[in-house]
Amino acid sequence: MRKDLFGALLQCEPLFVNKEVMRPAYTPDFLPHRDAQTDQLASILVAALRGDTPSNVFIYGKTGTGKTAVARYVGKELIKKGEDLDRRVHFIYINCEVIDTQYRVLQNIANHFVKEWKDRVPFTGWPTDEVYAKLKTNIDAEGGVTVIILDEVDKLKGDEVLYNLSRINSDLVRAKVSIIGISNDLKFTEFLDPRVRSSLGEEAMIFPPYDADQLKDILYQRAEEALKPDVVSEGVIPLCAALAAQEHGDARRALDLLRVAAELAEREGSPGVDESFVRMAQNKIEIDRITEVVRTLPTQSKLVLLATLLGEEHSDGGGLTTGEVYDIYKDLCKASGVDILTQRRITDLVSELDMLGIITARVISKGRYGRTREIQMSTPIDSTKVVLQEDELVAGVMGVKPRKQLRLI
DNA sequence: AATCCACTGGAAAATACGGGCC
DNA sequence: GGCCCGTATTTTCCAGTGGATT
Repeated sequence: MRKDLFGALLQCEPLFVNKEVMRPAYTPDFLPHRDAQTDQLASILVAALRGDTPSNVFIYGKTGTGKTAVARYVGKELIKKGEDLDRRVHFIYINCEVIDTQYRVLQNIANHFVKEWKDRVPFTGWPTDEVYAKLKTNIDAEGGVTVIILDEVDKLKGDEVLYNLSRINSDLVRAKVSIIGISNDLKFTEFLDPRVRSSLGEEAMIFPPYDADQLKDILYQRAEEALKPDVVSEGVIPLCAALAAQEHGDARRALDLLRVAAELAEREGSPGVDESFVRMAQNKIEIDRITEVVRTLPTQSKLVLLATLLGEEHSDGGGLTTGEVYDIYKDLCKASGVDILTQRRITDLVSELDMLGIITARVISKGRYGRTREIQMSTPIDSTKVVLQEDELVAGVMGVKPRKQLRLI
């Protein structure tokens, strides 16, 4: 019987002062290398402080380029200034990945202005147009200018909300609304209704990825706030920055690396973070990602993945062709009693897995012997296997040996 | 230069799924 | 429970395709 389970763990010297600072949700007060974007957005939104309607803005940029941080920061400052000047300025942030239906978006905005519980719009039960009407009366009763940020707009199901929100101003008497859409998909607007596109895209901003030096600055700044002084060795931050810069300059990625590295160091009771922990962190993040992706894969895709995995294990290196994977897949299906999908469909599943980065599939031509894809695992076989094992059905056929096909090559 | 393999990937048709309604 | 309708997935069909081989 261990008496002091947590005691020993608490004895370890913590490396963090404030872990929150390293989390993706944190909005810092200072955004290095984003002055231009901050200024631009602010210059669009000042209109709100003068009581005018600011233009709607569309913000593009890859993940981890500071879109959300800049928008939230400018919003925070806007409210602050609004209070100083005694102007009614509201700022609503909605992440459309979490709140992804028309009803819930409207409900959220409507409830932002409600103080009493009894006046709130319920989660369900109201017709959507009634929520919209309620939203309008609420906003109008409050007056002033409301800035609504829709983060990850591309995740929104259907574009009705966007259409409704973009023309809400014409239905309002006292209040004004402006919308900021944030997306990491540059082609997102192409699929939108032209009317929505033109009204939403009055102003467009593009956030370029950070380069390694800029990432370094960001990391130094955050590390200073989040970690105890002098716990990070010299090369650690440049290494994190360099690794993240390879992955299209994603700041979130860089911060994750540093945070996980520090967490690992802390857990091991190490007095500081050195480069080996960064390597470990990179490994851990990669495995966590694969685990997450593989776990949520549909059964058929798991079988295709397993087929590739087994094929690779039993072949003498080199890539497998689509035909070979399909043969193994068919055996697996028979062994587990799952319907066999057509080869055409498997082609698509293979490209899906390729997109997710679990396998690599490239089209090659074997000349006379046809054109096919060369399929390879791009993840460590063992850890992938462990995750696949979690699925009972898949685990059942794990031991199936791929029949050696008589193929003359 | 012509052939021809073993697929790819587009398109249409068929089927399955889900939610609203009576 | 049954019906309808719109959407999503899967199958069927088929016209390419790159390049080693002839």
